[in-house]
Amino acid sequence: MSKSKNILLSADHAVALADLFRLLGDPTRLKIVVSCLRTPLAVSDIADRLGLSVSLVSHHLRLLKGARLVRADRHGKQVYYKADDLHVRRMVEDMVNHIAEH
Amino acid sequence: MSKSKNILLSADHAVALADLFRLLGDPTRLKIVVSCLRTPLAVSDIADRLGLSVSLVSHHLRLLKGARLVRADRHGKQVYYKADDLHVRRMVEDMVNHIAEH
DNA sequence: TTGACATTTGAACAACTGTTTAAATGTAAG
DNA sequence: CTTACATTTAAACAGTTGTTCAAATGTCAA
Repeated sequence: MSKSKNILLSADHAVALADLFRLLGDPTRLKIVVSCLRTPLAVSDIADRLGLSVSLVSHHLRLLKGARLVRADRHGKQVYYKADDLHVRRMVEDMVNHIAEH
Repeated sequence: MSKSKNILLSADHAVALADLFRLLGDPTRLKIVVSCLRTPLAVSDIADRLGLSVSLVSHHLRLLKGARLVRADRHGKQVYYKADDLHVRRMVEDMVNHIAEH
């Protein structure tokens, strides 16, 4: 399934994939995704950890949720966000580790 | 080396990684990278295949080269570009395959 | 209901980005 | 040196994007 001789990228796929990349292409948004990669975190927790305004974090989370990169779960007043599925988690982790290895 | 309990992303790493993602986050640029993923291609060949102007392709290639995502090799009048290293190739192929699997 | 806390939303603005057009540079052959 | 072809570069423009601030919505407890 990953041994095709020629990688072809239809126009739709190119746009869809680029959308994913573009969302992870902002440092703030990338940090937000990474921060809730393993553990679900409330919006204000993410904001505190990263030193960002709650509003800004919420704005970014909306975009990430729209692309199904993160998932929201409400518990009382707080909304917990976490990386949507195993695949997203592995993909981002792989890239982070790659950068870390220099 | 990839089993750390907590994924931490320093500010520098976040920016560096986001730079990579952002470059792949444009559909045109992504198609350019994919088109020379396996076989080195001349600028005008890429432009022809993708139906883009040579100038536009050259602009994007400059950015991609700056981030070491592609490498340039001159043969006479033509400059051949290809994905820089195995890692870039695998990373993009993985993502492309992921999208293809829906 | 009121009040306090958490999150979302909208408008506005500066900064950035992809694309086009035209001109310049590089390269090899006649 | 010219000529022709391939690529690069620069300036300029429209469209997009990240951020801030203020207001609105949602949620629960008293």
